[in-house]
Amino acid sequence: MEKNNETLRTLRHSVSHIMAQAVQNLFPQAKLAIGPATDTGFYYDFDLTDGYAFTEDDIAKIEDEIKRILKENLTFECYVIPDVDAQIAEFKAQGEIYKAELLEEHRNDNPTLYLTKDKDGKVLFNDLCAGPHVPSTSYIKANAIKLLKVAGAYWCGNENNKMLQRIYATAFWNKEDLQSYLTFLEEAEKRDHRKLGNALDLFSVREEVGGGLVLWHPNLAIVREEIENYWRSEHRKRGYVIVNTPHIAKSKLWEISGHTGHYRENMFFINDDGEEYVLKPMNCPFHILIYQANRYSYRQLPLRMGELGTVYRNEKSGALAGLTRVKGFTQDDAHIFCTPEQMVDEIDAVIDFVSDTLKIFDMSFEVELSTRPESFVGEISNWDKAEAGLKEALDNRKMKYEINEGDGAFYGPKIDFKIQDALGRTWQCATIQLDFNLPLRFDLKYQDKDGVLKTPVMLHRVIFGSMERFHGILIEHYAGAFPTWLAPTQAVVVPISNEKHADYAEKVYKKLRDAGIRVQLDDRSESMNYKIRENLQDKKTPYVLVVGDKEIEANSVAVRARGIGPAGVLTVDDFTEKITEEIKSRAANLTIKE
RNA sequence: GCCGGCAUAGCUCAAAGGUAGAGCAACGGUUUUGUAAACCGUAGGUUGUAGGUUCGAUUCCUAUUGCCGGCUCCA
Repeated sequence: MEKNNETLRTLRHSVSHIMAQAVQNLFPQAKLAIGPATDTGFYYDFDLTDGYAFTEDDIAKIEDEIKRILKENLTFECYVIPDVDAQIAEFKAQGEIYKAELLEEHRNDNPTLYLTKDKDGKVLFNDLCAGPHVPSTSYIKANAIKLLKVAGAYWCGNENNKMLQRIYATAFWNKEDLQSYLTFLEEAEKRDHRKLGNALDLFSVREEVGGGLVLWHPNLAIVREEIENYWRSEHRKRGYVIVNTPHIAKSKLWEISGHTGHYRENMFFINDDGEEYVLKPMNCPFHILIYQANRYSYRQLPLRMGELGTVYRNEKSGALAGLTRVKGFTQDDAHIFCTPEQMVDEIDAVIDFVSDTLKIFDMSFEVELSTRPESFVGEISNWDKAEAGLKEALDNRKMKYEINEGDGAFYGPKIDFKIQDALGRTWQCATIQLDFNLPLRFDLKYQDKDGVLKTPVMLHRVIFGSMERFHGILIEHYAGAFPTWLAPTQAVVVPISNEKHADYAEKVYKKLRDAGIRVQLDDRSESMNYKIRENLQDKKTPYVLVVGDKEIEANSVAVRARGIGPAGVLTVDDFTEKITEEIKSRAANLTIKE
């Protein structure tokens, strides 16, 4: 067997068997559930039956036991189950109820066991498993295995089932690969937006306010302002109208929209003297009401209506995390009302919008198309047309995408765009959803060519998804070192001597400030070296401008660029012009260098 | 919501059944610097909250809140 990336999953799967064997050696009561390989390692789920949970000590002991087992040089052998009923009975007799359940499910798939044997042919461990496996433990390097963490996980991923103990681990062909993976994890941790959010004074979440309710500090508010400016101008260019709507509405509205039925547990309710209000979990009903305020002819469609709308969703407490999963967030929401004929072009235009936008941030994304779920509303013929429309739009531009059968919303199919964060986790940000439900519920109409009143097609779409989540991803994407157009402070003027150069420094500072650059004057009584280091390294400011005698002489600044070093001596006008161009073009990298 | 872990100064972390210490930041002073951390000093904490055990709890126990890693859910 060749040791390459394709067979790495096989190795990991084999190590998961060894880990299960080690666990059962140390914890004979442990029942086996499943233990697959993943993209970055593997895990195994155990039921410890007595409610016991693995401790850190246990993990260390299991790791030692794995090493001990590996020294025995065992072989993996496939064994076709001759009599499924007998094997199920045996699993049950052993108390392996999960294996019995799995075998029952796979009874017609020619199920196999994999046996782990010692050199005398004695079976030390067996597991219901389709394989494949490495031939023997000689392929497994003890120093290339690492048990990473313990977590609870429901049997079959269903929250009504028993919670099992999952051990996450990873394995590589050699210890160097393991080491570089662990280094990657450490690096990723440094990029964590929650750490950087604190270190760079970007945002906070306070207990007194509540979990998932974000306080945007001035630094991140500047980033957001720039992003919102981009968002607004881009929407105007692309023919959207922008609206504003309230944060609360009477329950009645949410009954019409169907939210009180389908979305109730995520909603916040407010009572005022017998009148019940809801804190809006979505913006759609308001936009629909704005549509309803006018009669539309086919000539006036499509109507593209956008809003930076703040919504509140009562998430399960354990679901909250930093900026990426919150209770109150602002969606860059828009709803497009169009005729069925216009649908594909509108979808196409939104895909354009998403790609153009993510390109600016140098972000890569994956596309998923989700189709009709089991329970759905509307006509099947409409669903088919809509799915075909989404596919057509994606195929027309030769975009790669995966299809998630049956994963659409109950009201329509959708295209999701997923961005990766620093740890390689993917986050749904942009999404385009077709909706057959709300136009009917609100009885929306437009008058067509033939004079007949017809129901428009409605598209929900977001580009960033939520401002909170997008900023979380943005922080990690740039590791806190924002490009100049987004940087809270774009340049800092540092006089070499406050006594001799303060006046000139202030002159430079004012000139840049008046040119619209976010500049600061660092005239603290600190050494020049300290200021350079702090501003570039700690605060991650793009440019430090050092000024002394020579610069006064030449009316210039000595530029030092973040992560680059000395970036030449420019006249103040020259620097202003260059940085202004860099900001205006929303350059992804620093452009002023030597 | 579920399983597990954690909670000490503004931040990052130590220590410990006899009420806690460092670095950075802050403040005061000295220094006025030519390209990624000058020096000296001062101040700063009911150890998340509420109970319990104990002569004594910040440490042990219980509850609670928040956060972290997952599961479920999701923009």
